[in-house]
Formats: sequence, structure tokens, C-alpha cells
Amino acid sequence: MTVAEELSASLEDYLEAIHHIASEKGASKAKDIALRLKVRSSSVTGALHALAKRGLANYAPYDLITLTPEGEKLALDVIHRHEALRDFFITVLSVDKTEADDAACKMEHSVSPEIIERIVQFVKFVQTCPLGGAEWIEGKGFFCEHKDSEGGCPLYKEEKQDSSKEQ
Amino acid sequence: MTVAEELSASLEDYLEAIHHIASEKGASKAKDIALRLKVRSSSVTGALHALAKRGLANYAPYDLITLTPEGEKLALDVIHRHEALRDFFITVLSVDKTEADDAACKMEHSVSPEIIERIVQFVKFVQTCPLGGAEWIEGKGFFCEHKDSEGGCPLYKEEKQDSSKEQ
DNA sequence: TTATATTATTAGGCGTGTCAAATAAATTTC
DNA sequence: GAAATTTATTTGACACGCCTAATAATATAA
Repeated sequence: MTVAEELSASLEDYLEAIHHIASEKGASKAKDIALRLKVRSSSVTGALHALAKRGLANYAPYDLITLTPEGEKLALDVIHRHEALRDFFITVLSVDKTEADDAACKMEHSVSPEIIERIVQFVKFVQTCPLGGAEWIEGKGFFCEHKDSEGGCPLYKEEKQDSSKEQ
Repeated sequence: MTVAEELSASLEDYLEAIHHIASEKGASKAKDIALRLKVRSSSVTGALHALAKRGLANYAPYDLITLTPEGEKLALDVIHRHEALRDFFITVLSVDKTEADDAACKMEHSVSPEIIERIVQFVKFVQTCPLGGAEWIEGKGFFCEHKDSEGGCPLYKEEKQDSSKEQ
């Protein structure tokens, strides 16, 4: 089995669109995809061939379009990146929703898994410890600087409880 | 005067490379650019034609390559985005330098001016108020939540002093 | 200064991703 | 169920940006 080729930004957009349309109306038609991505339907046909060739979409001419499990997995990954970025822009940077969504849409294709993971952790930290003072602890995540003192980091406490539960 | 066409990620990379090579050795040669961008020199020639056509690079066959003032301005903008992202990854997300630089390199082309500005402000905040508690104040920037209490946000105090100086 | 090595350019090809126009299939309406 | 409409596909074109191979210019060494 060879390593799957990196998807282009364009194909990632198609996966994302197909997933979203499917979750709104069950399955996708080329026209909905075209409308959503602001692209002509001949471009959609082309993209669907490419996705089908990679085993990411179920495509038969004139038929409804769905994602394969593999395609679905990749779509969810793109969406995860999108949402992580958007949440970060809104929660931490106080960017307004529309702008945050647009920015996430553009950046979701170039952000690495490592950065996304850090961002997810950081947003989680900010939402739990609004007083801040984030400190990254390798292998654990962000905690506030006073994790050991009374009234310290709630995240850190959760962590402690969790591990004692696991005992 | 028409609105300048958006530069592609690829051309932005060339601008950035030309600027960096020039600041290290005075001017750029096609070979240095090719090495830096891991591209063949025929690709460099093509890119130089495109940049020259847009008035961003001074290009004459077999001659040294420099940027026009316009090209220099755009190069500095790309570099600003790169550095803002890298600093954020390092300072806030505790990502290691190499990874931070790689990630910045990939994302610098898709990040909007608004997001960059917020990130710059946020990093500045984190560096000044390491205890955190960032709060965005429209038209001002990030300050900590205790800006009015004793021992509160140094950034906010600076701001106050600054405006009294201006009086 | 002539031969050699290096560097740059041109020419042509390939993959991606878009479009418009022509055609074909499916759906809706009468 | 036939006609009209909508939707989808094919075909061919074009821009980008990379590549290889062949050629041309420049720089280096003898």
C-alpha cells in the first residue's frame, strides 16, 4: 500500500462541500456543490472524477454523490482544521464570526496537524482558565502558571482527578 | 490605475527569497533562488518574467536580480506575515523553532491582514503580561482583565501614559 | 586566449484547475 | 407520454507552475 497523495486545497474544498451538503440534505448533487464553491458544474464533474479515482467519493454519472469512508474521514479532518482555526480566531483573537469563518476557510489547507493540535489545546485552556497565564507542559497541554496553588488551574486539577480515577 | 492582482503563493515565495538573498549578499542570482526554493532554474527564469511583468523585480537576462520598490514592499509584507506567525507559534503555542518556521512558511500565503494584526497584538500582549487574561478592546488591542486595579496590565498603563504625553 | 565548467535561457511537455459552449440525460410540466 | 426545462457531462481552451533537455551566455583556468 502506497502512502496516499496529499490532497490539493481544491479537492479538500470539494470534500468539505460534499460532506456539508450531505449532512443538510442526505446526499449531494453537482449543482449544490457548484453553488457552494462558486464554480461551474463542469469543474465539479472534473473534481468528482479526481476524487473517485482516489477512492474518496462514490461517483457515477447523473447519480447522487456521496463520500466513501475514506473520503468522509478526510472531510472530517478538513472540517476539524476549519473549526479549530475559527474557534481560535473567535475565542482568543476576538475576531467576528464572519471574518473568522472566512479566514479559517483560507487557512485550513495549509495548517499542519501539530499547529492545529496546539491551537485546540490553547483554546480549551483559554475557555477553562480565562485568567490566562498559559504554560505548555510537554505531553500534557496548556495549564496556568499556578497549577499547584490553591485556586489554581482547573484543567490541571481535572487532569489529576482523571488519572486518579484511572487507578 | 487598476488594483494590483493578487500574487500567487509561488510568486510570494520568490519575492521573499530574492529579498533574503539580497540582504545576505547584496543581490540575487537565479541559482541562489533555485537552491533556496528547491526549484529548477528554468522555473526561476519563468517566475522572474512574471515578477518583472508586474513591475516587482528588475530583471534582464544574465543580470543580477533585484526588487523594485513595489516588489520590496510586497516582500516585506510577506516576511511580516511569516514572522508574526512564527513568533506566535513559538511564544504562545510553545512550538519549537524549526517547526514554527516551517508552519509559518506554509501559512503565510493564506493569512489575512486582519488576522495577522490580531496575532501581532496578541503576542505583544502575552510577552508583556505573561500572566495572561487577555481581553480585546476594540480600537486599542489586548489588555489584561485587571487593567484598572493596582499591579494591573502594563500595556494598559503604557497606553495611558502615552496619551497623557501626547497632551 | 582558448578550452572548460558553470550558470541562465528557451522550448516543449505535463498535471491541475478553471472556464465556455455544445451535447446528453433526467426531471418537470402540460 | 411528449415538450420544455433543468441539470450534468464532454470537449476544447487557457493560465499557472513545475519539469527535462537542448542551447546560449558568462565566468574560470590553463
